[in-house]
Amino acid sequence: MNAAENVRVRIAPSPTGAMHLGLVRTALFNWLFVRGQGGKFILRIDDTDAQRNQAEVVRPILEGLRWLGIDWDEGPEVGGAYEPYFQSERSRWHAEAVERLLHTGHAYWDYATPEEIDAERKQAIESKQGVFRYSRRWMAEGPGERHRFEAQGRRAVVRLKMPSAGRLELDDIVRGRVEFEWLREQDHVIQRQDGTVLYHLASAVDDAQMRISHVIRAEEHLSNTPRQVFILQALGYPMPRFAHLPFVAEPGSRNKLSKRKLAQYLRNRDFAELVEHGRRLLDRVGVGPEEVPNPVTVDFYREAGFLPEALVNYLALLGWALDDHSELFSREELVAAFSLERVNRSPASFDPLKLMAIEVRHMLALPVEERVRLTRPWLVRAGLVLRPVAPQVERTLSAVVEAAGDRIKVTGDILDYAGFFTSDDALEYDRAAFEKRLRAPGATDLLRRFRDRLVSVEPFTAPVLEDLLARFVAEEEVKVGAVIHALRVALTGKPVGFGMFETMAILGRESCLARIERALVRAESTEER
RNA sequence: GGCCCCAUCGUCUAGUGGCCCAGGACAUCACUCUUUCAAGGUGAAGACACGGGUUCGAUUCCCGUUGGGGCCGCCA
Repeated sequence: MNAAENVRVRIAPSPTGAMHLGLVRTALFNWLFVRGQGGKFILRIDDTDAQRNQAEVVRPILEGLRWLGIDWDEGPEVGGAYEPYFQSERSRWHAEAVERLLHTGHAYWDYATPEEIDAERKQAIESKQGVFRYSRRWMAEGPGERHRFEAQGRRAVVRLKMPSAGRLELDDIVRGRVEFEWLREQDHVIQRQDGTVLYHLASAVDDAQMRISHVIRAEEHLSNTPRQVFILQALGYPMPRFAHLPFVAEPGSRNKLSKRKLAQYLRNRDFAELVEHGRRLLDRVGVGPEEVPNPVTVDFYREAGFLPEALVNYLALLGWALDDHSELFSREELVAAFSLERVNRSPASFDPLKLMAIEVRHMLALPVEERVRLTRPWLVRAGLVLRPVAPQVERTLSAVVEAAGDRIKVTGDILDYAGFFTSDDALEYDRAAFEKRLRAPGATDLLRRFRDRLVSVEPFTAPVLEDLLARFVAEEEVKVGAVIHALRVALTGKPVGFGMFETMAILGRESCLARIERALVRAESTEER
């Protein structure tokens, strides 16, 4: 076995619903690091016994990771040499660790009640020192004492017996040297009265037993590291390397991004726009506002039609940079370029605009067939296209995707061109645009005369049509704008869109004539006014 | 309150003592192109939080201040 195979990293999410973007970023950095090293990426679920129905509860996380292309070598559904990968199933090892800690004097039974502890804590915090250190007043040193306390009806928790002198010096890969005074660390509880263990104990033990070599996690855990180091040392386990990542912060601030503060983020214009964009698209395929996933979770981006490689690329740039100019990376390029040493120390806020910019670049880098494959389901879901998709419709879709270019940012944006897939007599018009362009003085007469030329022009292709219009406006002595705007509204129902001649060619002569005719009739009728 | 972390344009960042009166990207603005909306092209505006040191010389090193964040649970 070579050194690379000893590189083992993990993410250990607790299954609490959808997958938060911060978790995604942590997972990504772990994955990028280990794929570059040739080591193993482990997915462990830090669930608790209270959570039932394992498979159901981890589904959002598994789906999120899979969608992003972040694969795991060991963990749920794939197994591995260090099973089980659900923390709740590892309690016998946790109990065994607590036993050893007790036996070696690194932990003790404590019979204080929660109220007594609270009182001490409160007093300590109000005092000048400001540091809470449990008095160990109800610490039971031997069996005799335990019996005595238990006779009083007290029940014990197990606490860590933290050192009272010296310091811990940690060489964090991203933060450099960090020092802690042991004196400031508390006698944390590692086992509850009911015998179940707490997260820090379980996590440290699981990491050690799973041979985790690098603990790469969010900065919030930096302050928790001393107690885990203590547990590891006391148990005689080798020390992993630590790398504490900066937070993914809220749009426009340095606060940690949180699932619960969505309402507040919606006050950020850019973020609100991003969310609105997704909601609008989902609404058109029958997904109500209540069913739209939280945009602080990965589900939103998947549902709204973002490209996973774009999200990955963007998130990689949040807290990491290769140099002063590289921004666009494929997954493979990221793996090759990534290093923990180049991870930033300061929090990076989530910028919806930049995400969108990266998204567009990735979208444009895709071949047309691929974009067709990704956009097609939206048309089907919206009921605009029937399965199996007819060859004629397929050709239209391909042409629309091609012509729309960077206007299709997320896959759902194909719905902006729904007009190409509706029947000629079902086209909906933008009311304001219709008024402005088709009810302008002389607009219908001009459009009708141009329509007449369309009947016989051959072939019905963009260059020929462009030439036709050029000659037409010259003869009529009007500007191009006088007819083209009315034409656009008549053909697409909208004031904006891609090239007019491509639009006409894609629709074909028959549709163009029918749509113009329909628009003319409507424009000249009075009832619509 | 204690401890820990952080601090370059609005945002993401490059920068490890002189190449920087600070470079790139997104966003913004102007001009240009143009049948609309984008895109493209050209250009503009925009930052080293502050105060002390160290040094011939600090964005870069040290100290302090300020500001921001995190942790201090019988949560994970």
